[in-house]
Amino acid sequence: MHSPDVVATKYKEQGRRLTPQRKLLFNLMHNNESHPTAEGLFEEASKRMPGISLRTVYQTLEELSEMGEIQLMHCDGGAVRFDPNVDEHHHAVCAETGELFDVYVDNIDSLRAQLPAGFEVQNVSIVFHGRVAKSAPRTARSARITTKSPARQQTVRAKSAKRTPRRTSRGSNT
Amino acid sequence: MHSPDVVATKYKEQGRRLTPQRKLLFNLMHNNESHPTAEGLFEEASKRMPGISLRTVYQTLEELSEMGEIQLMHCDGGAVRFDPNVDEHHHAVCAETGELFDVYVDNIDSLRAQLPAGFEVQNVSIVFHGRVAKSAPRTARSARITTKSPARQQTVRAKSAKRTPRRTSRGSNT
DNA sequence: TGCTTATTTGCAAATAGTGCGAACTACATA
DNA sequence: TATGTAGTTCGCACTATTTGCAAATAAGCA
Repeated sequence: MHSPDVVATKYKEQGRRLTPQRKLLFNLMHNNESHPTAEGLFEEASKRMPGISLRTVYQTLEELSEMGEIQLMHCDGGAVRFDPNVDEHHHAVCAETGELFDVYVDNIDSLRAQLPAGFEVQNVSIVFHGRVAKSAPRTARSARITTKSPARQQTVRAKSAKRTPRRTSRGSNT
Repeated sequence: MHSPDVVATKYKEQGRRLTPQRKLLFNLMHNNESHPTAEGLFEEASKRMPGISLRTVYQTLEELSEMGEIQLMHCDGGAVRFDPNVDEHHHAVCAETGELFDVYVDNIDSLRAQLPAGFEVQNVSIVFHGRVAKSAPRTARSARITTKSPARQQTVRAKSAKRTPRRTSRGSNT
């Protein structure tokens, strides 16, 4: 997602108006790496602007998405999560905390997949399910540490999938 | 998913009862490659057993899932889809029809991903978004045809992701 | 056949979003 | 600065998907 100023300019160019609600939401989403849900963003926004409507949050997120400024993520069947990172990237989900991380994958092109005849791939989305170890077990293995994006990250050769552990209930708030 | 008979035996072993509803659902799910939703399965079931409850369908699907006989798929944010194929596999979604296909990927282990420090991958799920070409353009490219699973399939080196096209509305029925 | 208790069902309720219209306001213009 | 208007916000109703609950029903054993 571009900076709030740039997004504001794009809005004006499209004949849209700059409201305090929109400005706030631009700021809250910019560089936001938490992959918030609409509800979550609404709560954040409400702190700074009591009275802002959840409806407006949904609306603005939809606009930003249409403008290509943010991406939608349907990850675990819960609420949609929004991501201001629109680079080609993928995700890792911590099964314990539900946290969602951006993951860059180098060589998707090398995947060998037996696709249905005539299937034209437009894009691929990869989700790594797992968990964040309390104390990063820095045993040699194949895990090369590579400080690249946001935080310290390690390049690993992904383990093959085992079996999806069921998520039974959904989180709730109130 | 095991055969209806085997599943029935597992049910008995667990002290569960064999009801006509369950038997019907075992049969409808076995070898079902359509990745039905609960609602869809309910409609199919209703044809053979008018009066069966949607609640029972949900319940039985949950049981089967807990027993590891079927898998859940949260794909596009719509209703959950159920898959009796519990092998390690992935999916391809046709953006036009919404159809969902099983996809086997050979070399997931070779992916180079920059995961967050300390992230332990438990499994990886890959979804190929695209569409089924009307007339399979069998141009040479890298697409090697490999008749392997269900239908004729081609092994391709997946194209890298472009940008996720937004799905605006949901399908509806009634 | 009768009993016990697992199941099925129907209905209410929770969650996640969307459609709609009335009230409000950004902002171009006079 | 005052004013008009069309874009926005917001509340509410409503849809879709799924789950909780309790009464009615029915497997399957004795």
